[in-house]
This record gives sequence, structure tokens and C-alpha cells, in this order.
Amino acid sequence: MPELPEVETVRRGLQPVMEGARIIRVEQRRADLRFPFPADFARRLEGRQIVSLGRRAKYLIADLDNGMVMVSHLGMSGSFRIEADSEGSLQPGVFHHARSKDGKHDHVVFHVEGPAGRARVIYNDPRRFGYMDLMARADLADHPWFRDLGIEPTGNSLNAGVLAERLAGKTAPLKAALLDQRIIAGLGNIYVCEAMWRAKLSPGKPAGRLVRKSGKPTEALERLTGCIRTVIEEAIAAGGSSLRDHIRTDGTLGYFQHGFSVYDREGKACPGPGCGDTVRRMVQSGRSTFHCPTCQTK
DNA sequence: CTCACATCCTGGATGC
DNA sequence: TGCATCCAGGATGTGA
Repeated sequence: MPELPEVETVRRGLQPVMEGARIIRVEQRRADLRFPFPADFARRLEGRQIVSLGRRAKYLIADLDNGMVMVSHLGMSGSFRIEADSEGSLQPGVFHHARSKDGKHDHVVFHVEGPAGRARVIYNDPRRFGYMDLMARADLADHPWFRDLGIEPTGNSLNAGVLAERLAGKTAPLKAALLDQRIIAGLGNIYVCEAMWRAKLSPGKPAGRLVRKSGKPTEALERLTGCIRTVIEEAIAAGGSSLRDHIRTDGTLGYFQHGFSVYDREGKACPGPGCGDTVRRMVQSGRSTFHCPTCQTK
């Protein structure tokens, strides 16, 4: 499921239940997801208080009161849902699978007690591409998952100059470069397609051509940077994209999928003003790229 | 080094 | 109805 806007939506949904809460009990129902859980995963979490719930790229990071952090990545199909443990009125918006209520593929259950009451925070992941780990907060930045991450496509950290440094000399197609988390961290297939369309850039263009010989960003890269920023901002504001069966526990949907211009719109009219062409699907490094060959020529 | 590709896994949609 | 095939929001390890 989740790219940065969906993970951020999950974080905001979990925050009121988890931040400041104590982890009473953890049910870990299998030994591994994509990777094995760390030794004594459940036991090391039990009794700890969650100081804050953060995010870096597509990772959720729960800071604990003993200097450790629990890191979690949702992979392709991971989701969290919240269930009130007693009479609590917990209704935050957290992405999950509609069908995940049957309990199949519920791999971890966190029983928490905090300002918002008692709750179960349940991790469900049919494909098990997600993963979790525990590490010292001090070791986070040097951990292989984080060490090489590129810039966040949100806020002030994103700017064309930094992207230019990272794209210089790259012969890989722009599409592949934007999916590379070492260059920019948090974009996935949806938002890469959308950003390229907004910037009118061809997905196959060698990424290094967005950088001048001087190392400065081209006008196209400046434009792309702005498009990345706004598409991510808009998607977060919309509560992410609800594709397939992903819904939120309060019954509302993230609605950014209605804002897609090209993603999953093969054969439909390109929404470019006066364009008249249709959206095409092609495969780049094994993954679908949705684009408009008329609009995206630069 | 850089890239393209297969791979991990389940399940939904589609076609015969 | 069954069965086969393709596809899916990610990231990693391989081999060229």
C-alpha cells in the first residue's frame, strides 16, 4: 500500500492512541515478516512507554522511554488498525484492509494504555513484505535502512539543488531515479508517476539530463521539485490514497486517488488541458509507469 | 560503479 | 464453477 502520504496518514492516526501510552502486552504471532523479528521483540516492548511516534521516509519510528526505538515498515500490504479494548471511544483514522477484520494475517497485536484509554493496535500484512525491528535511537542514523536514505520530499529539506547533486551523471531513467530511496526517500510508484506528469517530464529521460554541466538544476528539475512537493502535500492533506480495500477505521477514505491524473488510468483521457490523448501504461524496471506521451515530452 | 531483473508473499481481477 | 494467468502501493540481492 503505502508511500509517504499513506505512512504519514497512518502515523497521524496512531499518534493519539500510542503517544504517551504504555505498552501493556505484545502478541507476536509469527517469527518473521519479511525478516525475522529481533530476539525477545515482545518482551522488550512490554512495560515501555511510547514517548513519540515519528516517521522518516516510509518508516514509522516509535521512540520508547528507554532510548530504544521500534521501527516499522509496511511493505506493500501492511496496515494498522485500532480496536478499543473496553468502552473506549477510539476512532482514529488509520489505514487498514477492510478484510483484515477477519483476523487472518494479523501478525502483531500491541495492547496499549494511554491518555486515550486502552486499545489494541493491530498490524495486518497479507503479503508479509513489511518488517519491524528494535534498535537504540542513537544507532538509528547509521542503520543500513536509514544510513543511505535521500532527502524527504516534504517541508524545507526538499530543494532542487540537493536533487541535482544526487542526479548528476545518472543514466537511469528518471522514473527509476525517483523511485530510488537513496536519492529521494518516500516516493513510490504512484507519486512518481503523478509528479512526472505534473512536471511534463518523460519517464524515460536519463535522470542526469535534469542537471546542468555546472551541477546546477535545470529549469525542468526546478519544476519537478515543486511538483513533487505539492503532490505529496496534497496527498497528505487528503489522507493519502485509498486503493483496493484500504480504508480507515472511522469508515472514511483517504481520497487522493480521486486526484490521480495518470496512475491506474490506462486508456482514460489525459487530464491535461486541451491534450486529448489517452494515458498509457508501460513497464520500466519491472514496474508500471502511467504517463501521457503527448504531455510528457520534456 | 550502474542498471535491469527476479524474488519474497497473498489475493483480487480477468480470461477461458 | 474451476483453473490459469497477470497484476499489485516495496526493497533487496543477483548478475551482466
